[in-house]
Amino acid sequence: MGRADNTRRRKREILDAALACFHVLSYEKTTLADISASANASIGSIYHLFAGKEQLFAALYVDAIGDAQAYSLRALRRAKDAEAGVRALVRSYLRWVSKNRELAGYLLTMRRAEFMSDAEPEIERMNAAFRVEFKSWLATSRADRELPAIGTDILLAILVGPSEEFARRWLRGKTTTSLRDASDTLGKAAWLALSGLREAQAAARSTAKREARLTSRG
Amino acid sequence: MGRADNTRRRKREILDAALACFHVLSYEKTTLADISASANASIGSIYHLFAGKEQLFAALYVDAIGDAQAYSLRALRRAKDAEAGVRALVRSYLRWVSKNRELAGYLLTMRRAEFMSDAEPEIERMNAAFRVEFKSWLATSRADRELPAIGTDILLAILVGPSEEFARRWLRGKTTTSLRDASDTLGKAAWLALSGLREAQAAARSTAKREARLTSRG
Amino acid sequence: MGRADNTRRRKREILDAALACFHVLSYEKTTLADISASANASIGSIYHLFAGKEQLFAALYVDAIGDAQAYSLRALRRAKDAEAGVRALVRSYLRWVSKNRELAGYLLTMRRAEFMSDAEPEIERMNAAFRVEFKSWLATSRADRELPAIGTDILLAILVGPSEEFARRWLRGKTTTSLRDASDTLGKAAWLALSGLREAQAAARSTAKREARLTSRG
Amino acid sequence: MGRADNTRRRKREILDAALACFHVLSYEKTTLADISASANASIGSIYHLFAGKEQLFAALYVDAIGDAQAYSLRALRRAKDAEAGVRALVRSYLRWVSKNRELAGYLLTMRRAEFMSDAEPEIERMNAAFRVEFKSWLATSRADRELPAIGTDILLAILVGPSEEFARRWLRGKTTTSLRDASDTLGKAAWLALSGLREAQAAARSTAKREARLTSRG
DNA sequence: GATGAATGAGCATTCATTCAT
DNA sequence: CATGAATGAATGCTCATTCAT
Repeated sequence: MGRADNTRRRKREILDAALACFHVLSYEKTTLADISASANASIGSIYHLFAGKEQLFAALYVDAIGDAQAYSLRALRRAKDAEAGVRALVRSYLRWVSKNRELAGYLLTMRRAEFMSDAEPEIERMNAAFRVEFKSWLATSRADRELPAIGTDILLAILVGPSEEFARRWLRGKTTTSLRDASDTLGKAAWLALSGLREAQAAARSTAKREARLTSRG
Repeated sequence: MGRADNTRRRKREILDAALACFHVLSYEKTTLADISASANASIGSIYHLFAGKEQLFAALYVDAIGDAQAYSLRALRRAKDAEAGVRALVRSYLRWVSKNRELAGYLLTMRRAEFMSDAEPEIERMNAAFRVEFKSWLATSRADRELPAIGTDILLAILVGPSEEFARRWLRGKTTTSLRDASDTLGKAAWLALSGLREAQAAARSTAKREARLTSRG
Repeated sequence: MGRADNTRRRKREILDAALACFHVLSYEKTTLADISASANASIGSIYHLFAGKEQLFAALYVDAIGDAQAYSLRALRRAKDAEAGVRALVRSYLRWVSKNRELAGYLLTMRRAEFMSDAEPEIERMNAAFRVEFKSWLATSRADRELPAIGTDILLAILVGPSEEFARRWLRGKTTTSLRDASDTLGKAAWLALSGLREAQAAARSTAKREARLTSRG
Repeated sequence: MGRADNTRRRKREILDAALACFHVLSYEKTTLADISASANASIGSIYHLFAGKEQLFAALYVDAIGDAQAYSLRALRRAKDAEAGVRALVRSYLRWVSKNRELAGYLLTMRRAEFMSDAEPEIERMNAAFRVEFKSWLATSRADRELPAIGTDILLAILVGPSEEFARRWLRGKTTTSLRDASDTLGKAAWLALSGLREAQAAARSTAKREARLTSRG
């Protein structure tokens, strides 16, 4: 009810229309007239709710990120250990992609386009919040003990890199493997990579200790 | 000689100028006037050498892909077994990125932008050629026996997904790990994932055989 | 009381806000939203009280003219002879300008802007009324006998032209002479011009008569 | 011949078209499409030669001022004494107005419209140059000795104020006196005002001297 | 009466592309 | 071949005005 809800609904409709237009036309070729027609909202109305074309698409981007993150976090929280968490992240990401094809395509194509600098702070905030939740899960599930000691940048690359790459191809219809199978394999692969790295670190550590002992003896 | 070389040099200058403009302005905000000024070439002469703005940027894309692929293949050919090959691919990709920052940024940002449809056949041809070389290496080095039986789509996702993801962040200055360390870790990780998948498949196969034997006996 | 006064007050507030906006933004760049914000009145309520943007600014113009005229007439009525009247007009105009800078600037800038055609009849009526008052003063004070026989257009040009020119510069801060000194000098100058013209006419007339006599004699 | 002349001619045509449009439509209601149509030049072409609508009209303003000043200076230089100079200025201004009605109307309406701030330096330079020429004439013709010691702001107000005021009315068809008669009368009036002021100053000075003598004696 | 969200015609401006020189 | 002035369609955006609440 009320003004605010109306506004929110209106914004949603416009964002949805913008996404649909993007899907067929790409960002540059989408005109405000296209969106206006597709959203059944006058151009003026769009400008009433968004500051301009760039800001409208930035809002869509922020929205998409938020949705994908929330989806992943829900899956992650149900996982009881590191392996389950890693697999849950991969699986939930690909499931979200399959449920939100257009949005996923948008996210993968527009990765921080130049003009999103206005929204950059907002995006950073969301990523920071995600990382906080992620680390909190690591701590409570004791998963951190099962993962290698590597930078978050590397960790994330191993976790999401393959899924994104696969999603990109899948969205373009350039895959032969089913999303389900890919989900299993990529989940397994990510876990193999991370657990393997951890074991290698452990082995290196014990070797170092033994050598240290030998050295101190000698 | 003469004429043709001149043309080639001119094209290079224009492509370089376009890349430089793209780096600061992004595709949409780069105008032909910008490129013209930056390349010290009149607008007319740009049209002499390229069919239009889109085609110019498509040519730049094709160029970039070719360069990156050639770089990777050179590294791959020196590898004697699967593990060396996997690591070489990861390492050479990241090395190419660090040597060609602007080009790498362009490639990662423009991944088949809508307007590249004209160049799509050319790109497909290059990818096909790359795959042929890759498979030829697999066969001659007998590496295929050490890799799991999975679709090329999955294989590539595991091989290049993490590197690309890391490269993207690195180019934006959002990484803490050095490119060298990342190169090692991501190479190791890719190998762990792939060799692990293969072992799992082997284990599954022998289990299946044993069960089959038991079943046939009983 | 009540309703009507409220309306009048509201109108005043809006006109004042419009003037303030004009002062900083100029007519074209002032939007109704600006006025609405500055007057603490909703856009709808502005449309309740004025027919539109042009009419609002026309009303402001009419208002300003009326105020300036009334101010001048009050000064004029106290003058006992032609010289006093001329000086009073000049002095009172410049005094009004200094007391109503923004309004004066508006009047001098918008001198019958194209869109004021709606208000033209009203303005003509006011000017006619002013002329009636002026002539009535001329008659009762016998000032007409001390002024030259020239068209009202010329008379007014000599009377107000210099003051307006000076006011324009003064409002732009491009004067060195003080308004007070300018007021004295310009008043004196106007009187010198008008009385001089009258004397010249008188001289010409008597010369003409003498010549006529000589001619008729001859 | 050549490029430059072509450009100059083109600019002239566009400025003329802009003036014609302004005359019928006023500044705000003139669109670039109007000018484009009226000048037989494409919109792009206009933007090639002028930075934008505001700059185009500012250029027209600068042009008009230059033309009017040159016209006045030519007349002034032929004058042999102060009175001739004063009359020449008034007469030449009104003659210029009658020969350049549209341009004169533009000048009188747009007096430093808000957006001309870009051209302000140029305008100041022209005015300064005019004043230099004016003073040089004053000195060589010894006219300065016949004029009162008053600020330039006042002097100019008396000189041009009435003519401008009359021109304004004349251009609107609101005058009864002919431009020729007005020219004579206003020239005479300006001279009467200025010479009268000078005499008054001389009288005041000699009175002051006499009093000073009497005081020093007493 | 008051409000301000919605409207959409209208406009300045941009820029890829062409073509006369 | 090279040039860059000319083109004009295309588009983001503004803002006076309306009208449902």
